[in-house]
Formats: sequence, structure tokens, C-alpha cells
Amino acid sequence: MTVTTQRVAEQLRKAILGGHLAPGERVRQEEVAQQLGASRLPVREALQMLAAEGMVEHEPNKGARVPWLSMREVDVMYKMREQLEPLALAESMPFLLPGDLLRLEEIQDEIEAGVSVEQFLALDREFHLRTYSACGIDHLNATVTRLWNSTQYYRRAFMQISGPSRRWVVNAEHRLLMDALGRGDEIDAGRFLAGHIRRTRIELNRHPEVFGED
Amino acid sequence: MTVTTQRVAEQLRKAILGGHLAPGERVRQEEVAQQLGASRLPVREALQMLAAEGMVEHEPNKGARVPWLSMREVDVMYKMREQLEPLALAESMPFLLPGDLLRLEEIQDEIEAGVSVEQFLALDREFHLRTYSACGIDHLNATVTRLWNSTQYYRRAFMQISGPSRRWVVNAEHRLLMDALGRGDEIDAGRFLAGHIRRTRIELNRHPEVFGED
DNA sequence: CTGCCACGCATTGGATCCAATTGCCAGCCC
DNA sequence: GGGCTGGCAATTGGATCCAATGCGTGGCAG
Repeated sequence: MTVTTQRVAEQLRKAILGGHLAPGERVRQEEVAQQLGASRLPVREALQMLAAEGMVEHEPNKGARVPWLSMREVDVMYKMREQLEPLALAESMPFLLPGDLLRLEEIQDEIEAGVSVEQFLALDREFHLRTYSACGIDHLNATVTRLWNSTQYYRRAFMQISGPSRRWVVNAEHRLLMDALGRGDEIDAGRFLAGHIRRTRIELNRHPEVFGED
Repeated sequence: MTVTTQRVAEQLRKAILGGHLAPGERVRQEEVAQQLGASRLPVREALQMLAAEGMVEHEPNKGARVPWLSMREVDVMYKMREQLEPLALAESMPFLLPGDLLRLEEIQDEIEAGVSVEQFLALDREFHLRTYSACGIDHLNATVTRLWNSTQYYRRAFMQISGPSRRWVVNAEHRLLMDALGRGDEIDAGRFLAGHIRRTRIELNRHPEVFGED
């Protein structure tokens, strides 16, 4: 059975997002190929794609590895999110359908019902990215998605060391945002979203141990 | 002589940025391979990379083409620049050396001496991107560079139809920005830069013919 | 004359083979 | 004993071959 480049890329993304490939780890083509039952070629090409997306670093003749990010890099990436996601939300809001808002309710209810860290990460991610996708601007969505992908590892580490109070804060902020979305209040929605991201960033900065920088 | 993937990607980027490959044009692997004296493989891989960067669209089994962007897409991409570039500038300013500012002077002097559209595009690009690179955040620089790359075609079309008054405005705004940089005034620099991009975006919106949307 | 199906060409995608580069380790010279 | 050098193993990179996909064209039937 032949395995396509797209499929390999997908699997590798999942492995990195799922934390099965941690920063610093080398990604050997042969190894991945065997594991997925593919030949090396689609793996090579998938790695080139992921390199262009920033999910792996690819030094010629040396191979690919999952990059370490410094605390400052992640900090700046959160600042990028703080700038871009309110824009994405504003561009999306005119196109949001009632069904989209219902789905947000579902996700948030599920989060509040109490879920594992892994489920929380997935649901939180869907909560945010789903609100932006309606804007229909590929470049914007791809950029935001890349920011989420590259920082996922550190978000996980952060959630694992922070207590339930962190969840309460997130839940409250999500509810505020959903309320503004329900009212169609673009100003408030943007403000709440930016504040949510900014506060998360500041909170992250209190935990250098997440980055091995304590 | 064997040609590397990196080199092919570089050449293709240059061809697209230089306008030799216009939106809508197909990019056939065989053709590019012959033209660069490479085999098809590095071309394939380069195209995968460019696809991940958004410089080409790549539909499986159908091939790559340079994407058309709608006026709205470019508008949103300028809004992204308006959000991201002041951030990049703020992150860079603490690291800017006197030599960097001198280089900006050189570039701006050259622009004002009167240059062709093609030279203007290159110099303007260097003027801006150079001010950001000192920040040292790869993800931020790559994102901003992608925005410049993907919109270059439309910037060229815009410059070609706009008269010299457009240049005067740009020059004045560049000088204001340089002045703020020289003073180390981060607030003003960010404000001038954001305004510069915003006004350019608004000006672009007055010319739907650039996008074939009149 | 028109619509549909089948065949063939053009092009892309994957597998395999071989070359080139890197890193490492041993052995040797200073 | 330390450092340099040469060669070997591991891994990546490129070329070529073959399969699969898509698209256009031409012929045949209605």
C-alpha cells in the first residue's frame, strides 16, 4: 500500500502535537518510513513541508529535528497571537452562523465537565481555531494555526503543572468571549480575546521551568 | 551538476517575486527541472516547500500554480502586516545597531534618487525587512516575509499604475519612521509604521483593477 | 448534431537505486 | 597524553524507473 506525502505530513503533525515527538528529538526518515509503512520519499517531502511550517528544523545533510523554543520566542509568538487572532475573529464574525456558536457551547460545556489535559488541549484548540475559520482567508488561518502548532508542546507542559484555578480562569474568559459573540459585539469580542491571550502569555512567563529556563 | 532542493526553491521564489511567474500560471515540474538543469525530484520538493509557504498552491495529482489573491485577501494580509510589523519592530529596536540605521539611510537615499519600479520594490522590501531581522525571532520574521512574498505581485501592479506622488508619500513616511528609530522612540516608530501600512492598504483598496476586480 | 464513453497523452506521485555528506572512532604521529 | 587524520558506518540527497491520476480528444450511438 502506498502512503501519500499528505498523509505522512498529517501523521507527523499529529505525533508532534500529541507530544510523542518532543523538542530536540531527531526525526529520521527511515524510521518514520518503516513506522508508517511508507517509503522514504514521501517522508522526505513531508519533512520539507513541516520545515516550511516551522514544526521541524531541517539542516541539509543533517536531518530534521523538532525545534526547541526559548521562553522569549514563545512569548513573542503569544504576542503575535494577541495581534492576529482578534483580527481573525473580526474578519470571521460577519460570517459566523448560529450553528458555529452552538458548537462553541458544546465544546465549552465539555471542557467544564472536566477533561484530561490532553482533551483540554484539543478542545481549547478547536474552540479558538473554529471561530476564525469562517473568515475564509487561507493565509491568516494558516498563520494562526502554525502559531498554535509550534507552541503546543509548551502549552501542554504549562497545563500539566498548573492547578485547576488556571482552568477556571480560562473558562470564565471563554464564557465572556462567547457572550460577546452571541451579542455580535465585535469590539468586546476582540477585547476579550486579546486580553485572554495576553493574560495567558503573562501567566506563562511566570513559569520558566516550562522552558527549562529556571 | 546536481542541483539542490534549497537552490531550486530559491530560484523559484526569485522567479515569482520577480514577476516572471504570474498568478494563475501553472508550474510544471519537468519544465522547471530542465530550465535549472536539475532532475524533477528537487523541483518537486521545492514546490512542496513553496506550497507550505503559500507562494504556490499544490493540488495533489494536478500540480502547482501561483495563486490568485482576491482584493479582500490582500486587504486582510495588509491588516496582518499592520498588526505584526510594529510588533517585529518593537522586538527589534533594542537590538538595532548604528550600522543598521546607516544602511536604512543608504537605502532610502537610493530610493529617493529615483529608481525603476523593480528596484523600488527590492529596496522598499529590504528597508522594511531589515528593520525586523534584528529581533531574532525566526517565526516572526518568516511570517512577515511570507506576507511580503505573497503580495509582491500586487504591490508591483500597484506601483506601476500609481504616479510619482505615491513615491513621495512613501518617502515621507519612511523618513518619519527613520527619525523615530534614530531617536529610539519605540512608541512613535510603531505608530508611524502602522500608519504607513494602513495608508498603503487603504490606497490599494482604491485600485480594484490591480486585482482584476473592477 | 449532440452527448457520452473510452482511449491515450501529459503530468504528477511513489519506490528503488546509487552518490554524497556527516559524524564518529580508532590509530598514529608529534 | 593530546590532537590530528583517515576510514567506516549511518543518514540524507538526487536520479531514474514505473504506476496512477487527470484531462482532452475522438469516435460511436442515440
